[in-house]
Amino acid sequence: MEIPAKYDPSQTESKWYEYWLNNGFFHSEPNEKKAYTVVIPPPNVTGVLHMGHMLNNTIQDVLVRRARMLGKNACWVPGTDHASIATEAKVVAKLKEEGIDKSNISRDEFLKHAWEWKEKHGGIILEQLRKLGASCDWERTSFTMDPMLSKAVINTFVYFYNKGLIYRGVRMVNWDPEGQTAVSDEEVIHRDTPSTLYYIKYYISDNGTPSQSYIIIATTRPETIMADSAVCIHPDDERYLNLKGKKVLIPLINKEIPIIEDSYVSMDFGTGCLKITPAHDINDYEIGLRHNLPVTDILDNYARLNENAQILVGEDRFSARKAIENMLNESGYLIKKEQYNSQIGYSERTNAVIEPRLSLQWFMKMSEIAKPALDVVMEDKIRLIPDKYRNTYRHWMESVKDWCISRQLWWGQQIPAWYLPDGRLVVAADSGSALTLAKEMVPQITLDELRQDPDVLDTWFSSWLWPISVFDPEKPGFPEREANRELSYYYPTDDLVTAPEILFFWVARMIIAGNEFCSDIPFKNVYLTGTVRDKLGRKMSKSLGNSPDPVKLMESYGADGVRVGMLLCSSAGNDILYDDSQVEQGRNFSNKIWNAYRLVKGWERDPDATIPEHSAVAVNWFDNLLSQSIETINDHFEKFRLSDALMTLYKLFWDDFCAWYLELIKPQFGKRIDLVTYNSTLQFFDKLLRMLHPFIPFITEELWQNIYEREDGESIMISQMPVAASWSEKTISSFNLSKSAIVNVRSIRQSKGISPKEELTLFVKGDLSPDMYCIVKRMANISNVCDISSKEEGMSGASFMSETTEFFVPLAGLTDVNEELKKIESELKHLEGFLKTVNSKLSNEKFISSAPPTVVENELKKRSDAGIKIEKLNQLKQELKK
RNA sequence: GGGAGCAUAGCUCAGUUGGUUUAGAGCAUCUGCCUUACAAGCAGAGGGUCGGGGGUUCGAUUCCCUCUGCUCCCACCA
Repeated sequence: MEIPAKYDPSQTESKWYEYWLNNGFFHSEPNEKKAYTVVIPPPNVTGVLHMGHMLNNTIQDVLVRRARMLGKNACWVPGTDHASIATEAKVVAKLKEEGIDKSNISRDEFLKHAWEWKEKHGGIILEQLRKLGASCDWERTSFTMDPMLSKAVINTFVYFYNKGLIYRGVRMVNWDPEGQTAVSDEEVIHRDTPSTLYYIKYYISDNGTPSQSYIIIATTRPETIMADSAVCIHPDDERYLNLKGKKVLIPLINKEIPIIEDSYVSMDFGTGCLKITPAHDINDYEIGLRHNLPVTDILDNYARLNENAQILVGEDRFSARKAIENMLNESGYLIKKEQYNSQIGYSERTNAVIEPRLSLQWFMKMSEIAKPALDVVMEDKIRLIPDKYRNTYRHWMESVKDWCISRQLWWGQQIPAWYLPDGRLVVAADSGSALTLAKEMVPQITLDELRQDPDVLDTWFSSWLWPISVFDPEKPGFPEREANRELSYYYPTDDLVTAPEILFFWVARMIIAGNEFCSDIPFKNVYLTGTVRDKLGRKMSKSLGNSPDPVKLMESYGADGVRVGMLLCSSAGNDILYDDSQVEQGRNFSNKIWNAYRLVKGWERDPDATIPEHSAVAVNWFDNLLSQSIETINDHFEKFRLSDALMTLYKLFWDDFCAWYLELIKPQFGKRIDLVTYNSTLQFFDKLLRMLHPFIPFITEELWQNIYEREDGESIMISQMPVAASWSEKTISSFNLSKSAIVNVRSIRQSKGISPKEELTLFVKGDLSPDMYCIVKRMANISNVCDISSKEEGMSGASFMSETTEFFVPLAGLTDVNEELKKIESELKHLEGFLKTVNSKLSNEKFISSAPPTVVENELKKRSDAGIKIEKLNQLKQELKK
């Protein structure tokens, strides 16, 4: 069989993905096996794959594939999120391009467009995940606005409303003028933004006309002065004592407003004199409440000045700010301007500057319901990985505020509240039940007279049900109802892999929902991935153009290569600084595996040959090492140290298997291999492939299918993960000593310019087990390993020590005695320093008495070892000096 | 403004309740090799007073304090 020297992933990846799909390996049904469940953090339905998804889903796939191979019934549920704001914004933009204005079409028409858009663009991301190798159960693909899932959302709303946890009220909310909707506190991102502090004169009112005297206020928002309800000073501010009880006039519109006192004002900021604009600032709103101030809202939905402003009506808030500045300046009200950096809130979705705005919204009471969700994390029933997020989680859960759940959008689940003509409302799962409820209030009312609340629910109000509703959409809203078969089998899910940014948005709320409806946690472990950044540590973003296209990346390096590249440098919770060299390393690893396979499969077998001694030793060593490594890897997985698990495998395969094992058993040129060695090697290879499979699914399948004859329908992905047998520490350490001897001999060759082809003799004194001689001979091209006692006096050559074993390589005429002495001297110096620190410990009585016995023992061993070495080195030195 | 975290080799990071041969890995670097699996490779080597300072301890990369420098989260002093 001709196998090309370079592995070409494009030849194998799609082939095997098809094969897996066709055989239904990804699909899970409840059965007698233990379930292992993961629900995907549903990406935005209109999203495209970015590097963050790659990392996140690679991790999930590794966990899922491994669980499957460990004999569990693994189920990874994929799906997408309707992402109301983001999707609606995209649809609005698309309609605009077609010349359609959202405000000119009906809700139904708009939704039709939105669904069309979803059908066309939704799920691209899921297609891309297939390229990555994601072993999702595609038959279970869900969407947060699937009819059943939407029903679950509605039922949940009704349930919490009836429980008294959902209420409607006028509150100050974060208004996104671009998205035309309220957003939750969590969706507001505060950024340090350079702005200007304007100092403006407010004249003291003399019965409605300006007097000579004035005060100066400082504001960053001069365009809102028309909405001022008061000017506020600190009650203790001595500068303004004479102003108490007076009134001032708003510049330009000459509206009279009172001067009030409130200790909220800081005397040392600005002028100590604050304008109060209850409609457009949350603090001002609260002060307004305390002082019973009227609220004047001068902005419309688009954050343009409205009639209440009296001037500049229709102007956008930012252009109005400019205009007002000019007007104030021209009429002498503007005293000065100052550059000032302030924290401005931006909408996470649209990046518009958030406008604090008073409006009527739906809210969910959180504090009570959050308590149990805090407890399960504090009690470690749910593990956060890494656990540094426990603190953050607690902090948030303890200071949780009510959740604004209504959005002034059309794309999403419409709030199931119906208004009677008299303004009263009923909440019910559908219009029929709503009518029934309404009739209890107004018996002769008809459905036509009821008007449903036009708002939709926050997207997170649907995704918090995700781990429940993908299995049993009937359950949310009905905690008393028994879970269906699927839910009781798959729930609680096992691991959730997600980003720390949505710990509260999503994770915390899923815990709340899980507790409420299933009286159980929704998952056991939450693995929080870091952010993928570029080499310079910058977040990857479209505007910076620093994000590679994941699909192209997979095309050039193979999905396997990309997966390895991403995982090698990503410990949980740590950001990963992405660089092409990482996926290159991943690709190289695939190639290494490929070539190891070429080597092994190219050997001709000799059925009559017996196993050579060195092969027998190698097989035994590698067998032990394999078991040891399995244990190490299991341990890494237990701690969710995926990159360590992968690195262990990487070294096991590359260094131990290829560089040592295969080099050892490789038949000499023109020779054939014996069957025992050959078969052992294939078995090792098979095991290694299985261990590697969760990380690099494609190439491992390709080779696994070839290594032995396989039936159709067999696959590495449903094979068993190798388990550790008992292994001997001694076998491994004894081999390590011979390795060390070999490396030393090679190093001597390199430094002395001796060809690897030239045979050398090696003298040994110490612990090198005789059965390792054949290893050393073969790997270091040694003709004879002799006991050092047979060494001739005064023989010239190079010596070295490994652990406490002394080695000597005779090199006639090739050694410089002084150089050798120098080497020994420096080694001695090092050892003596070492011995000194060990001795200082051992001579310290407090150490002996207070350190644990094992530590003391170890120090004693260190001392004796160092002593042996020093003695041997001194002997060598003496000999050389002769 | 409040809180949390990080600082170890050129880079990315391990270092598991303070002791494991006076700090490890991968990558990168350097040297020698086209050795019949692989130059996307092989063999070998160098490289760190564990951010600075102080303290606790028999012993500190590990615990405490402080300084410096980053990062993140929370928080609308206009």
